[in-house]
Amino acid sequence: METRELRYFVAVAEERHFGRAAERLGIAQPPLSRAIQQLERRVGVRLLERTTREVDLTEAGAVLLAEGRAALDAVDAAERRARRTVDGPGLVLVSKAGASEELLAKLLDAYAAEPGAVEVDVQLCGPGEQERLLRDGRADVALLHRPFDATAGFDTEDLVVEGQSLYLPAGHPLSARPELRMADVAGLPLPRWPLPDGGYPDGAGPEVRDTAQLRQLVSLGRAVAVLPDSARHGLADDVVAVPLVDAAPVTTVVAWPAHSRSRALADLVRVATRL
Amino acid sequence: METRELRYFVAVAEERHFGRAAERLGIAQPPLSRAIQQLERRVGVRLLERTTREVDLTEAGAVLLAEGRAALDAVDAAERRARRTVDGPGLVLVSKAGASEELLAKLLDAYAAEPGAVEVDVQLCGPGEQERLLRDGRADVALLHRPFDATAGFDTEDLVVEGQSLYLPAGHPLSARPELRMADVAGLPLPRWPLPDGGYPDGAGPEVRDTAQLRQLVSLGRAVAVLPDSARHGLADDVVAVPLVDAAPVTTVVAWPAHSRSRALADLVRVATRL
DNA sequence: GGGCACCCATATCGCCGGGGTATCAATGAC
DNA sequence: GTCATTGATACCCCGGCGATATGGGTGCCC
Repeated sequence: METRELRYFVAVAEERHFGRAAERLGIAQPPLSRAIQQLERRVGVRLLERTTREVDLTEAGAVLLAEGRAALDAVDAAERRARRTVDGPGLVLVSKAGASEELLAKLLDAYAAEPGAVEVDVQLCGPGEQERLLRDGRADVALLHRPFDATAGFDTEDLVVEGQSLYLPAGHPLSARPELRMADVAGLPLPRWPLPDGGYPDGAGPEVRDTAQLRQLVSLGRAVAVLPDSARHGLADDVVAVPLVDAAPVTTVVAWPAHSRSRALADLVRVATRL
Repeated sequence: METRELRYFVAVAEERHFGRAAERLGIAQPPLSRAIQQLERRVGVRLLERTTREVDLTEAGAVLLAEGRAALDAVDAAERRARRTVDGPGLVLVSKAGASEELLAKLLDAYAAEPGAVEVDVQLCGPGEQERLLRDGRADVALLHRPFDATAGFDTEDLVVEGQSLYLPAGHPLSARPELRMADVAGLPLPRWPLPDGGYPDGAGPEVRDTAQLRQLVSLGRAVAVLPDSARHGLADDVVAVPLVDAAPVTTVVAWPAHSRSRALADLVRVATRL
């Protein structure tokens, strides 16, 4: 199976429409129809159920969509990482914007002092995006937060375990309490983070894309946030953090693709675990 | 990058010889040379250092070899798993030949009794091969033994933790002892298992490919073996198991590709954890 | 219910690119 | 110096990919 065929199939499977998929791929619709037919003939399985009005995935098609996305990511990762060995930074580290700031700074300082340290590029992104970057080779290593981020398929080392706090605007009624429980949070306007497809879940709170934006919304009194205790570092005094004594603990982990064998990555992970 | 290009590159990188690689690929040498040049031009990186006498990998080439193998496995897995949804068994489970026999039997029985259970194909293979089968889609789920088998990149659930015993021929001097320590094993003829490349490590013991063969070698007095306690089930009386009280505990885990979302697999794993 | 819009499939053509053979060029062995 | 080895180059051919034009089936609307 060629990656071209796989890309074509994934496009049709996602769009559920040959015309739109062809447009997205920058080709005409007839060759796309033919390519999918050839793919079905070669694999020996019907992948799409077409009527004249709609396109649906068969069971085999659903499997090929899921596995094919992972395979295309792996191919992209191979190309990106090979290219980066010559003209890019030695390592690309990705973390959520605004999260683990203090830990990240300590890690970068400690690694830079290591003999043989390579240049480390830091990417900040929205929640849930780190996984994608790690899979398709745009990043080599990530800081993730269990249990919020998916660590499936990566090697990980635990770095820090901490509790969570509720972050409120300074004048909020709850901000004077020495501690809170999850029950106190019920009904408050919790922010809604983007789903993997770019949409947002339903709910009352504001839509938010990164932690800097969230901080502003909290200080404006438009939202409250449940975040790890360490997020209080560098907080302006118009936002107050109150410990949530019964919130699930958050583990900050360093994660990397399981098959990685680079010396630089191994050094960085070793430094991280010794912080 | 097309899988064809990647396959060509991996062949040359592994053979370190354009002629042999071309032969292995079933094409002539000139188009292979040209394909590699095109790949280097497209990726924008020199992948191979050629002299007229030998071919060597550049740093970028080494990265592309490692990542490319993983990517090709992922593509193969996509095709195999899609094809299997229609004409193959619902699940393929792989375990080491002769290992976890009792647990495996219990698991298969319990899962078969589950409502909505699909057909489960059982593959037995040599140590270390399960990982490959899981990666390239020939298997969906595996029984592995930590810390011996690599679980990197898979989701796992622990099933059983057990100690290890030394397995000896019935007449062996140590066979009468009620328990042993690792120090007692030093100098005994431990079997040598195949390496991933098919060769064997150096050493005194006999070369062995599976547990049935090992059992025979032990009963013939040609080898002794350190195996999990549960291997004593179904043992003939010409082999004796003596507990090794200071051996590292072995955890039998069920492992599957992290991105798997199939209902059948989820059921099987759930049944396994409840055994 | 007839016309219409929508959407995937088929037919046909042109061209790019991958594969083959013949050959060259560089280098190390003797 | 000669020869064997090995990757690169030159050149040709054909299959396959993409484009355009068109067909055919189906739901919708007046």
